[in-house]
Parts: sequence; C-alpha cells; structure tokens
Amino acid sequence: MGYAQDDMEKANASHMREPLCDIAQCGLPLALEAMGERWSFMILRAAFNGVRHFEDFLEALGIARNILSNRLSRLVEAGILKREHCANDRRRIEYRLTPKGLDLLPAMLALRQWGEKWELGVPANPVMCDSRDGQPIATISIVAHDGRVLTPADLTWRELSELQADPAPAALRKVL
Amino acid sequence: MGYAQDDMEKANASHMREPLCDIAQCGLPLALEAMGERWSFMILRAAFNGVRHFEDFLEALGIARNILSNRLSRLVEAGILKREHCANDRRRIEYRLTPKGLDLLPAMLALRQWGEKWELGVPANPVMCDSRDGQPIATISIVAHDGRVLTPADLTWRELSELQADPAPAALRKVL
DNA sequence: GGTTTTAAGTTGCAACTGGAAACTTAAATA
DNA sequence: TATTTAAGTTTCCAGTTGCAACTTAAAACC
Repeated sequence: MGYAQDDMEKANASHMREPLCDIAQCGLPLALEAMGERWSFMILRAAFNGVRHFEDFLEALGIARNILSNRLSRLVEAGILKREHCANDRRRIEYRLTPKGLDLLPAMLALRQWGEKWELGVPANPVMCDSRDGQPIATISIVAHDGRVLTPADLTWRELSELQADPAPAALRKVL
Repeated sequence: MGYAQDDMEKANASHMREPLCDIAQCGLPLALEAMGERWSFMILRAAFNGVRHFEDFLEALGIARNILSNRLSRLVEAGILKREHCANDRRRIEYRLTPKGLDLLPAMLALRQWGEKWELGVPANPVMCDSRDGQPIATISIVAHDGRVLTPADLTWRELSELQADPAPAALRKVL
C-alpha cells in the first residue's frame, strides 16, 4: 500500500520545479516555495479556524481529495503542520499548526485585510478581535523600531555590511 | 493582431476556475484570487524594487514570456499594476504599482520575514530600513487597537453584530 | 465473529495550465 | 530602407488539477 505518494514525490524530484528564485538571499521566494501553491493559504486558514481532520478540510474547502492529500503532505514536510494519529481513534489523523505555521498568521491577516479593503469593500464577518478587550485588531502595518508607522516612501534597502558599519547615515535613498 | 488574449479570456470565461471560496465573506480568498498565482508575488517584489518594463521583469525573474505577459495582464486587470506607454518611446510600456498594489507591501514583507526566519535562517540582504533613521524595520506583527502585540492565543473571532451590540464582553473564546 | 461504516488516502483519466522557443507586430534607430 | 528593440503571441509538449471510483485499515454495529 501507499506507493503512489512515493511516485508523486519521485516525479517531483526528477524534474523538480525550479525554485522561484534560488540565487536571491531573500525570504520571499523561500516563503512562496512553502506557501505559494493555490490552496496552501486556504488550508492554513481552515487550520487557524480549528479544522484538523482530512474530511473536515475537504468539506470546508471544496478541494479535490488527491490535491488535499498532496497539499497536507507538503505542509507537513515544510513543518507548517504536524500529522498525529488520534489517541482514541487510530483511524483519525490530526493536522495541527506548528509554531512555524502559527507564525504565518501576520502574513495571512495582512492578506485578508488587503482583500477586505480592496476587493470586498466592506468589513468581513467575523472580525478578528483581541480577546482581552474584545476590540478589533489594528490594521497590519509596517512600523519602525520605535513604533512609528511607515509608508512605502519611508523605506529603503540597506546592505547588511553598511548597516553594521554605519547605523545612522545622513542620506538614504527611498525605495519608491 | 491581438486576438489571442481575447481567446484566452474567452477560454477562461467558459469554464472559469471556480473562486477559491465564493461563499465566505472573507478577504483572504479574494486576496488570493488576485495574488495567489505562482508568480504574482515575485512580480510584485520586482515592481517594488523599481522594475517597470517587460524585458526587465523577464530578466529579473527568469519567467517564461507568455506567462509574464499573462500575469502582468491579470495584475493590471486586478488594479494592482497600471500599464502606461512611455512618452518618449512608444514601444516601451511601463508597469507601475497603483495605490492598491503599494498596499500589498505589509503582506509581502510579512511573508518575506517569515521566510527569512524559518527558511533562510539568517537575516537576508539587503535589509528593509526606515529611511529617516536608517534602522531596520520592526517585525510585522498583530497589534491591538492600543498597540499591544498579540499572539494567536490572544485572538478571537467576533460577529459584526455582536461587536456593535456589546463592544467589550466579559468572556471571549480563544481562537487557538 | 462477521458485516457495515468511517477516515484517510490512491488510482486512472480527461481537461487544463505552465514553460521553452520560435514567430509577429510596431516603433525607433542607423 | 534595413536593422534593432520592446512587447506580446503562437505552437507544442510536459506537468498539474480535478473528478469519480477504488483501496486500506480501524472502529462500530448486530
């Protein structure tokens, strides 16, 4: 039993889809390598909403069984989900977010907020709130080390070496 | 000339790929509808780095010409990029980020930071910095309305109606 | 104990999407 | 006018997706 998954992996390995940008020392291509597939974020969203079992993902997402199987395996391989047999019912498998998976929440909420603002147009329901005071969370934004909110015009790229040599240079080129 | 793009659109329309989640009033599926394709974020990254012309995207990304053409068209359709003929050289077309596109920067940086932390393992080069003081930006995080940083355990979903009726209830269920 | 049900995953097949390379179109330049 | 450049299109083939039916193993039922 179960050699088809191996075949699928072999097939992937034999002419492995070229990494999105293997030269760049940039986290974005690496993040997309793990999360760039069509269903990955939707599976993650379901996981954040407490979905843990194969059949429940299936129903929540309306995804094909084989694709779900493949995506869950990849997310487990990537260390974003962990796969565990249920103690009381050994047929059941629980997929749970790892710390690495939980750490994707800011990125996911930023995307969600963008979609709400620019595509949905109205506040989505339900609203993500702070459980301590019940208030909606703030918009995810880029902030400086001292907490000021930054816009694209306030940002610049600096070389690591330059940054270490001269922490606060006089003039910096703007990115945009 | 130029009927192939129309054909492509017709082909799309005839059995249009079903939206990722058309029922949910959620921004995430909508965001993924616009940005979920394999190359979309990499194109956006290049655009944020000042790439504006077809051939330059081609070289920067190592993407196939037809796929780039198709993705740029979709990003323009989605209102994330705008397409403009250069004034001085009418062959050249400039793709520039719109405000809607610029607003994806927090999501992109959150993904990049995640990739750096969990996949790259070391700080990527170059570093995104505040141009006012040259310091690296803070980690993108989820903050409450009053600025406290929140973890997944601090978060809860609330219904819009409930939120309006009772802004600060006594007990709230945690999401995770 | 034997049958049925449930959970998870696999297979085969048809349709669709992606990528490489050659081709087209139109504008600029020599 | 001939050539080059920028952007985009077409062709063709390989790879991926999705559906439906099938398999496997454990639990529940009778």
